[in-house]
Amino acid sequence: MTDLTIGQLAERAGVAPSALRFYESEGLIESLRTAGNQRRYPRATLRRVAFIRSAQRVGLSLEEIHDALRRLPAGRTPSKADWASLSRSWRPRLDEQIERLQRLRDTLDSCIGCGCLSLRSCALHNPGDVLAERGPGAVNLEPQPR
Amino acid sequence: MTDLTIGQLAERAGVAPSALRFYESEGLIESLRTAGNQRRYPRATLRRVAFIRSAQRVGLSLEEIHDALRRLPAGRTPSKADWASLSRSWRPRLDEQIERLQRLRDTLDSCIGCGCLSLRSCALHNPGDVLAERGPGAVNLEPQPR
DNA sequence: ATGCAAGTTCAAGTGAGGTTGAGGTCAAGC
DNA sequence: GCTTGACCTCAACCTCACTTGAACTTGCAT
Repeated sequence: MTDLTIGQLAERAGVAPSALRFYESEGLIESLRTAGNQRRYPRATLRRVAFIRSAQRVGLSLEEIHDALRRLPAGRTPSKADWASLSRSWRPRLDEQIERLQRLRDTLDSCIGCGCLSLRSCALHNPGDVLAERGPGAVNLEPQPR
Repeated sequence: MTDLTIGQLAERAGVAPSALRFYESEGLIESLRTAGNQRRYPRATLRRVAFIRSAQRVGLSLEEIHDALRRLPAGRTPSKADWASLSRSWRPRLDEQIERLQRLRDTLDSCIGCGCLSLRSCALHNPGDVLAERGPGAVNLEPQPR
C-alpha cells in the first residue's frame, strides 16, 4: 500500500498514464504487477520519472536518458553509490548543455553592443577573425553532430 | 556573388539542404530566387541558421525559435536594436533553461551524499519536508507545463 | 452482488522535425 | 552546345515520443 497505481504515479509525476506505459515499454521504468495484472510502482519510481522529465526538457533524448538510467539498479532501490555513478557519468553531458545555453545567451548579449551577428567581424564573438564572413569556412557557433 | 546557394549555406551551417527548405517552409528563414528559381541566401542567413540550431539543441522548439525570430527583420540585415530586442525577450527563457539544467545537475550531485532520490526525505533537496514521500502532493522537480 | 472508474493489451493515429525519391530544370566547365 | 552536378517541387516516408480507441478486466464502494 506504499506502492502507487499508474494513475497515482501519473498524477504525482505530472505525466499521462500512457506515457508511463510507454516508458516501461522502452525500459526506462519498471513495474510490479498485482494478482490481477495491474501495475504497481514503488515510490522510488516517482523520482525516476521526475528525473526523466527534467532531463527531457533540457534537450536530452529518451535514449540518452535510458543509457544513464541503466546505471541505476533495476530491482532494488538505488544506493548512494548508484546515484554517484549516474551523477559522475552525466556531469560532463549536463555541463556541456549548460555551456551551450550560456554561449547562446552571452553571444546574444555581447552582440547587442556591436551587432556582430549581422556584421562582418566581431572581436568578441570571433577573436581571431578566422571566420570573416567573406572567406570560406564555417560560421557555426559549434560543431553539429546531428 | 556574395550570396550563398542552398548547398553552400547547408555546408557552412552544418545542416542538410532539405532542412533549410523545411525551415523556409516554416517561415524561419527566407531566400531570394535567381531568374532560374534557385534559392540564394544573403550571408546574414548563416547567422540565423546557426542561431536556430543552437537554440534547438538546448531543448527549444522550432515554434519558440520562430516566435523569437519574428523580432528580427525579414528583409534587411538585422540592426543592433533588432538583436537587442531578441536578446531581451529571450533572456528569461534561456536563464530558465540554464536553471533547469543546473537544478538537475546539482540535485544529482547533492544526492550523492545522502541518497535522497531514493530516501524518504532530504534536507538539501526538500528543505521544508513539504514533499515527504508518504504524504499526498507532488514530488516534481518542477511543474510540468507540457 | 453490482456498478463503474480505473486498469489491461494491442493496433493505429498524431505532431514535430525532418529525409528520400521521382521527375524535371539550371548553370558552370569543357 | 552538351554534359554533369547542383538545384527545383511535391508527395511519400521516417524517427521520436507519445496519444487514442476498441475490446476487455479489476477492484473499491455501496
